[in-house]
Amino acid sequence: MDTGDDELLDAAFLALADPVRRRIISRLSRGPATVNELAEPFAITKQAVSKHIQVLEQAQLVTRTRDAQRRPVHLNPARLEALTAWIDQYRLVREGQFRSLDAVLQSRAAASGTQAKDPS
Amino acid sequence: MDTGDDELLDAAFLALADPVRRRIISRLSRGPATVNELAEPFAITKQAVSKHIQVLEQAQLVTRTRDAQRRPVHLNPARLEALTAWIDQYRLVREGQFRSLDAVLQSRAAASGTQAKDPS
DNA sequence: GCCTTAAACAACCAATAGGTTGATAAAGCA
DNA sequence: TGCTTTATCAACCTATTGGTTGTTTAAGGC
Repeated sequence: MDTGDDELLDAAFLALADPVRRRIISRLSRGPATVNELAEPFAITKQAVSKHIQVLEQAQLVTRTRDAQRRPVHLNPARLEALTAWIDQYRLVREGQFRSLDAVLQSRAAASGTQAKDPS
Repeated sequence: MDTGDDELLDAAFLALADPVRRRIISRLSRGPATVNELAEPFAITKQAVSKHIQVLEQAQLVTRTRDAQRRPVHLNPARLEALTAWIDQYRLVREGQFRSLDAVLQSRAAASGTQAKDPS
């Protein structure tokens, strides 16, 4: 019953476990940006920022498009939702003191359009 | 304006970036358990599981209590909420296509009782 | 064509994460 | 007291992260 998106959860949570990457997410929530723009506020090299973006991209939290020699990075909100969906399973179970897990998952799926899957 | 809970977010997201630790969270959502009980379904040593629990404890996602020679581990749902709060900031901003960030944070704070803080 | 800019690729390095085995501590039970 | 159970501590090994510098590719501007 376990799905193969374990690695995607791994990658997504790992991607957010770094303040630089979280600030990149924060910046991208206000619109797309290039690597140079994203690197500017940090005291690390652009190569390092580029690697951070690769990590975010691998987790599918961001996507890169091509615009001439620019390569703007865009946020992918759908993946962020997948994370809250995972967390909320357990959070809601505790809050509701054992009202059915199925009910919780189904209400979440209905609200967000996300597939209700088996937790890992 | 930046708060010092950056490390707590680091620790919490890192803690969830591992399938073993996510399964431990899943198990604990059904009630407290000892290290031995938690280790049973895994093909790794108890020492390794103990280390995983240390990681979760450092992130304040779980707490340990003392009960004779047992040391039951309990879930701490409040910390899970802090993670969804962080993610939802940016998720909601995108969905609302730039309705005020302040409004979003305040509505979240009102709904969950969480303090509306400056994102890192 | 040549130069500049944007960004990726490659090799390398130090620090840490996840795992192991072995020893130790603390609490109950005989 | 001595034995068993529960769980941690300590040392060690290997793979991976996060960072660096240096080189290369790709697209425009002149």
